[in-house]
Amino acid sequence: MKYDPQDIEPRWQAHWAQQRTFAAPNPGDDGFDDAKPRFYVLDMFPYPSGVGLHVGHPVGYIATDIAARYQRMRGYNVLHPMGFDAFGLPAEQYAVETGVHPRETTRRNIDNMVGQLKRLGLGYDWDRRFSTTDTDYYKWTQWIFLQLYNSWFDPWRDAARPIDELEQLLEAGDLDVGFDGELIDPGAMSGFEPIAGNAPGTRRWQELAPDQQRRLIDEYRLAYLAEVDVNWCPALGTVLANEEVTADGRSERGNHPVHQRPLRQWMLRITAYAERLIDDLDIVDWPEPIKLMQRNWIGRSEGAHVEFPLDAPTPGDEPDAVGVFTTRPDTLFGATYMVLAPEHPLVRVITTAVQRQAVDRYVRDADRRSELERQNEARDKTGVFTGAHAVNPVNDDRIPIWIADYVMMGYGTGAIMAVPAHDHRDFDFARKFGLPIRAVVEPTDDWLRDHRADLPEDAPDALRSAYHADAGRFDEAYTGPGRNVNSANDEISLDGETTDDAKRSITDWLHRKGLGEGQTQYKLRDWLFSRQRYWGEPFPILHGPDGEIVALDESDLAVELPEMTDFAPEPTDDPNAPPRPPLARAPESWRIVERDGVRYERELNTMPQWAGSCWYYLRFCDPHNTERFVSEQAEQYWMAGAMSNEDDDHGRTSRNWLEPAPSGGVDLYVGGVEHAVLHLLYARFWHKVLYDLGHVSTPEPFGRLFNQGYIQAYCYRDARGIVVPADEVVDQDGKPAMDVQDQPNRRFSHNGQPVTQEYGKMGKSLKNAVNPDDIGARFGTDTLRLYLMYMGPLEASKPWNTRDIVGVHRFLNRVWRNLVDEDTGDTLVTDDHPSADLERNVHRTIQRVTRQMESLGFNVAIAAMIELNNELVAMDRVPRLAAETLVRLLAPFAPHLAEELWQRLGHAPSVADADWPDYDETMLVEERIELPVQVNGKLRGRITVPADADDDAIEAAARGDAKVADELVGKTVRKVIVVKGKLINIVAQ
RNA sequence: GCCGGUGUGGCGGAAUUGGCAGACGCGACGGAUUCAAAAUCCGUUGGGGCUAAACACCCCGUGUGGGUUCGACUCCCACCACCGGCACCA
Repeated sequence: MKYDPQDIEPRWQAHWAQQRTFAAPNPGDDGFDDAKPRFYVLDMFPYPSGVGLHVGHPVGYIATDIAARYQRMRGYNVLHPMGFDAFGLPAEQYAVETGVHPRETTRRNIDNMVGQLKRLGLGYDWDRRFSTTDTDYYKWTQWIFLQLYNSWFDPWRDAARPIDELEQLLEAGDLDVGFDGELIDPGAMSGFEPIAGNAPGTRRWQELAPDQQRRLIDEYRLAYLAEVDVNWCPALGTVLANEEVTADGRSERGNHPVHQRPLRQWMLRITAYAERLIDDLDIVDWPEPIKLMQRNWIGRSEGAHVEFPLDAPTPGDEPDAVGVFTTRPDTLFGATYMVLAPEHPLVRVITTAVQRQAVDRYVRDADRRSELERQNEARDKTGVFTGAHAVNPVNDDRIPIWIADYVMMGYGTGAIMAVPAHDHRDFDFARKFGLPIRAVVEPTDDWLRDHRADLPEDAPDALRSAYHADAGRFDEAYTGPGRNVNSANDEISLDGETTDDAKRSITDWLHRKGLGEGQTQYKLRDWLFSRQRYWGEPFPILHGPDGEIVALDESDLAVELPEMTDFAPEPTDDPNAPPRPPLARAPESWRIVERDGVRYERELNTMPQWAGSCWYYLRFCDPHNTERFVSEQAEQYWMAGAMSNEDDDHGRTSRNWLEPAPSGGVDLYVGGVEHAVLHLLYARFWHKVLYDLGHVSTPEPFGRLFNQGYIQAYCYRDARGIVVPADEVVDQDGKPAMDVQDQPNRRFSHNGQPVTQEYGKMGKSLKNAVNPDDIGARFGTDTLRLYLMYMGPLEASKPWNTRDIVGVHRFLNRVWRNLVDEDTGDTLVTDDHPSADLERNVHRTIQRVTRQMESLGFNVAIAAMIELNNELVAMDRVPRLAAETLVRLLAPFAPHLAEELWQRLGHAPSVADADWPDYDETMLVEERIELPVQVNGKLRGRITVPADADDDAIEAAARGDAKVADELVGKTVRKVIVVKGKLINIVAQ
């Protein structure tokens, strides 16, 4: 009776399925135990691709499975579900090529993938499985869209509210409307000083025409239609995400030209949440690098808005000042020119007749190049003078206004004040066009010396006066902090102030003078939410004959995708023709909705793939609910986290990933880093809206996040640089390359042709994917699981080495042979009491493994189990304590083998329900311990002393050691350091 | 360019967070078992020196160079290499 995973594994998988071992009851369900603590552990659910999984994919799934099984054994109610994010391009592309409906492809791929996941022995609650493409699911995705559409963001409360309440506030006069459409709280008007150039004043809601009222309301919705610049690919007939456009402005698929064009698209007002999305990163327990990536992506900058009056009058309603945002208001006295983005609306207003031709040409050129192109071009500065001037409000200097494409319309006001002395970009530009460079911040002496260019002086004072006279003689801009100089007018002087103080002083002054005010800017843009695709969620929106937008009622949901056979996007050669999404060809019975005799057309775009993944973690709490997207009870139960107000973990060096999340939300969310700023940001945004509207109970969706590393693998290229299949490569002895990769002096070949070895992420494109089913067939799934966890730390990327698998396979074999007689099949267990040494080791192993579980240090936990098992090898019969402990420790990692042994040890299934073993602290102490002895920090000997020996006794024992005594001959002992239980160090001269 | 991460034997990695560097596994070498092989079991395995050999002993060693400390893979400073993110964001 040898260890035979091919027999054991399918049997226990069938057992778990029949017994519904991993089904998690909700509060109120049969079998629900309210006394237990709860834990929600979740994987980033996959897109069900046609090629199936390779061994890199399930690393995270196996890790969460181990965590979930461990938590169950520790007595938690564990929610551990799996589903599929199945809308998206690949199924649609496949449909275009083959005519097979995406629904069919998706169903097939999901079935295939579920089979693979089950063969990995993953203990999911499969009763909760769904796909984002299920009508029952996307009905609620549409419902959440309606929540967004029917809400506005109240800046005073810093939260979303129902849109009706905005109308009520305006109706009641609690809010007025500014001339730019901004909302104004009349109660807060006192002390308001209008910024120069803006027409002050407000209008009452009642003064607006009904049409104006409707448009105003629409402008405040969290989901809104707007004309935005998109990447439009005429040949493919669709907009593309930035990620789908290559650096040279062509489509990744098909290499067709792509250009920017304005299109009316659905947008989501994620920018309203910029501040909360940054601030609340402080309450979640995520890896710092991921938090940082989100912070950088959202891009908060503190600074000031400053108005620069134009020096010549402008016609009609046109503004007579240029507003800029700056993070360095302290350098305002050094602003020697201004730059507008080429698209800035003021350009056509202020350009003088003399400059018009040059400006027009520049604007046209800039327009033709996509934003992407502009960003990727060499940083050589270009620009044109408009002929117009503005006035620097602090010193009344008349400064020229240029246009240049290094200023982006999409950030701030699309215009900047240029301070060439203290900004690299402005410095380059000023140098190139001969604009003045005025120093207003004092650099350090070192900086002056390092950047003096060809100045002969080297005395600090001489350099300093040269810098004050003309900062352009130095070789770059000084962008660091320092004390201000040259910064005074009749009313205010910043001279001598530090950068931080100067920022505050000048901002106060600007505010008092009505010239500007402190401002916070974000890089984050609103989220473009329309796609010209078939395989996505339809919008619950109708368009009326006069262009009015009608949102459907909840009772109209779901808006199902119409049956179609042709999913191809419509190519168009006319860059100005409006795109016709595939749904434009849907049957009229779907497309047209008649209400009260009026013909409405459905919105023909669909939602982007991210929509479904923005809330799936909520649906898992209550996946079959037909009344709500999730019941309040289920949501409050599973998403509660620890919700403690306990102190943060300052000073804690290693975290416990398996405690309920302090902020609430999913307790442990595991996935790759690639979603750091996309899915993870979008989902947080949706969650916060649902939170504001009272639909969920926690401010954050994912309390704890863990990023697992990638599996890498060698790949091979032939002489032409073409990748060849890695499993066909052999070395000079004809051995498969995969078995000898790291042995020195190997030469590899493919079909007799020499190939070179490289290293990269495992996947289809490098032809180095390893199928988990193949490894399972050779070694068993338990071995594969164990190997993937044993390779190294979970968060690290690490190389796949087929050769190494035998190590853990031998371990499992040895466990089997230690406990089962291979001839008779009897268990080799004795009820005799274990030796004191073995007993202590059992307890020590429990301690080591348990500690490693908390830090997800599975590789080290496995090493501890191997050590314990190695001790059992020499025994004829293993004491029951050791056997049962080992089996239970192993259960989360190699669940099939553990189930089999647990049963053979005389227990009823399932070991998944067994208790995690406890260890006894008192069992861990040894009577005598060995201590290393150092002399002057170098190891010179070892002593064995009673564990409770005091410092003097230890020192005496150390001096008694022959080698130590030798070392000390002729030396005077200066100091003796005894570290309890660790070592003793004697300092002598 | 800016930001972040990682550097430990032939390979994957460990080190109770400032206390015996290299746990555990792979590979390699030697041996046992076997007609033989596979499988299994036992032993050795960071580099160098000394030694006929073993034991013992000595020196060096965690990317590089400095520093703090009785003591540094761990802390500080400077640098190098690789990986990742952002990239004219004012």
